[in-house]
Amino acid sequence: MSKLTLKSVAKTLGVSTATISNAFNRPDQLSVGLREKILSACAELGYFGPNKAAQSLRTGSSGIVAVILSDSLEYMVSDPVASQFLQGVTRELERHKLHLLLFSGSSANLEAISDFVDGFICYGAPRNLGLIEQLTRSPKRVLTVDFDLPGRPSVNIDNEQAAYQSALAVLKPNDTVAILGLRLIDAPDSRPVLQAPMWDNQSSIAHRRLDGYLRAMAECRLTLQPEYLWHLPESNQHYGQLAAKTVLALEPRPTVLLCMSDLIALSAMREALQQGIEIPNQLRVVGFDGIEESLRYHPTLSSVWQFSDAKGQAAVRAFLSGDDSPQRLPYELRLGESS
Amino acid sequence: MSKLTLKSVAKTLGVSTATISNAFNRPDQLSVGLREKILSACAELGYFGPNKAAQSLRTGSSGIVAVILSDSLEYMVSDPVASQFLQGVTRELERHKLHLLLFSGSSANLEAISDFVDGFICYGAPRNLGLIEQLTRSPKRVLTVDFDLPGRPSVNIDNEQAAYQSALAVLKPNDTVAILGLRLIDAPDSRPVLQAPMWDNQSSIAHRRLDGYLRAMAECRLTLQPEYLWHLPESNQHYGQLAAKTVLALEPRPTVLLCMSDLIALSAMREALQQGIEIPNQLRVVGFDGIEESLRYHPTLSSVWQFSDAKGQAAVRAFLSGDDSPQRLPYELRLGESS
DNA sequence: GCTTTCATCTTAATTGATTAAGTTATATGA
DNA sequence: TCATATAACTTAATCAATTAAGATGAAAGC
Repeated sequence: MSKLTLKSVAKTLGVSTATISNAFNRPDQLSVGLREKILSACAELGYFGPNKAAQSLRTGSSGIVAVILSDSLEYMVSDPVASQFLQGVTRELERHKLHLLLFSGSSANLEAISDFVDGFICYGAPRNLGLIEQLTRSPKRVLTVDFDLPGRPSVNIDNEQAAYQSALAVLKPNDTVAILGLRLIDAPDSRPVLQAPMWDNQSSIAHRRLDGYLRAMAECRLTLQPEYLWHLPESNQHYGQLAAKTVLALEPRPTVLLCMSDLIALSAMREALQQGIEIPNQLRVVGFDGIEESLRYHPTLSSVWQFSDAKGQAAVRAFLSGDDSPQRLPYELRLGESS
Repeated sequence: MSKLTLKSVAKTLGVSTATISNAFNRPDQLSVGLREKILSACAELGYFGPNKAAQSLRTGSSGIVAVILSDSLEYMVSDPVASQFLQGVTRELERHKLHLLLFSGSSANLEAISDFVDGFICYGAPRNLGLIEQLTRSPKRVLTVDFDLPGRPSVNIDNEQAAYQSALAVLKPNDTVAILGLRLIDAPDSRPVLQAPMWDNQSSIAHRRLDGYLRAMAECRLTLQPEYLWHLPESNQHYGQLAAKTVLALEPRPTVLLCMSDLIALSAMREALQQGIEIPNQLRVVGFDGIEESLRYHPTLSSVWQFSDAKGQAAVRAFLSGDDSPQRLPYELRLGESS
């Protein structure tokens, strides 16, 4: 038995290759009877449809969309915000009969798969500089989420404004403010930012949020002492607790914690409560993103809700639309018992 | 600027397409000078090498190997055994300049990517029946790890013998034995197996291990009461503790716990110690797989060590070798303080 | 009855590459 | 010096598909 191709199958069935191709792709181009005969004959032969690689070469599209995750796969699939986003992406791709290719931003072999996919949806600013360069010059469609790339369409919320509003809602005169930031500098550990050079200042959502916090603070005539501005490398329980411990030990103790993720905020609240600090009397906390756990926790967390699932959906739609204008998604400030 | 292809680049440089192709793929086929001139000219033009899709169509290989994970991506990347395996795979693939495509077994669209990859390494028996069928009839090379597929090469340890030895090492006359099994039946929760139909009896490593346990028990003239045989859907802290709680409450209380993973065994030990049960005096525990934490824990865990990293490496080698005979990897029974 | 339309199928150019076989030109050996 | 070997390129067939344009015959319109 020789290899099964459109050509060989067409020959054995005594029709042209075009007819076989149409039987699979364009049912309106041939009679119903012949189509059924061809399809069942193919199934019998063990020919399961046109070769996707050849199809992709000829038509220029493979039906595969790569989603590049800035962090490790592990972090991404375990973080509720990211996994919600992926769910939204998956659902919307399936609706368009497209396929998802998950790609970790840490491995930088974009070139290896670039020619096999229709484009890239890039979630979060990659730390890998080479990757950014590859994405910038890629001839494929590239859509960024939660960061910007020159000349590329993006999907995002107005992080500066959202952070500004969330801070404004929680700040009072004479507050001592601490900020638990996410990836403000390029350091693998949790630490105060101090004079360290900011990382990727232009496009990072973390810096947009910081801008918003600072604007709200300025408006309330509050200043931020360097040791009250913290960098966390990842959004999780571990780093949240670690940073909260140190920050809450500062003198004077913060009366407000502005946190760049809900996971961080929840861990910080847990730590504070364990130390006997009353929320919101002695300490007010506000998070970012909005996850279910924030509603179940006591006290409930004030946060900026992002609707990550919808964001995933919007990302796919913007990717497919061909529209290159940046898309600003709605968000919602939801106040809980923590402020 | 028209599209950059081998042809167009060849034309602008005034050489044949073959020469451009050779410049990128077979340096020995042209003079050093010309090659350098071509390569730098290409870089200048923005042509970064032959199109991979066309290359793949022509040569029949893309340099991409898909690794199919039986479980969810989340579980796989967080489980130490699986992530070690993946590390081994990644390292060995890189050594051969091949690329990894991670694929979750739950989404069953193998066909979408099948024509783009050189083959599949399938880690763990997929629960998805359709996927098994697709893998069986795939014209690509398929290698299975930790389970068997008719007519396909596989990489594995002798689970029956390993389980047998580990049980034998821990069993004493008149023991009351409980087994915390992994995916023995098709149920999403932790529960006694009882009369439920076994899942996928033929190829599952869980059943081979169970066979080994039972053989050792028979040899020690011990019998297993149905409610002492437990099924856990996943290998983690949560289900381990849950199952241990119920099993340790049985009357008579087990004196031996045979656990199908180290994660389960450690959780069970944690639960037992919390209840004030002495290990190994009142309860002996043996695990499976071998993870670092088992050595750090007190008491140290007896277990069958599998060397998952080496297994990943072996999987890639077997995949590339073309050899279709099943490969049995070495394992090591390491006794700790838990038995 | 003759042209037009339409449905149905085929022909052949094309997609972006690889590579065996063929063509030069230069170097080597006797 | 002339045949031969070798290095350096080119030619053209091929991979497995898609699809515009062309061909054929039957039905419809006048």
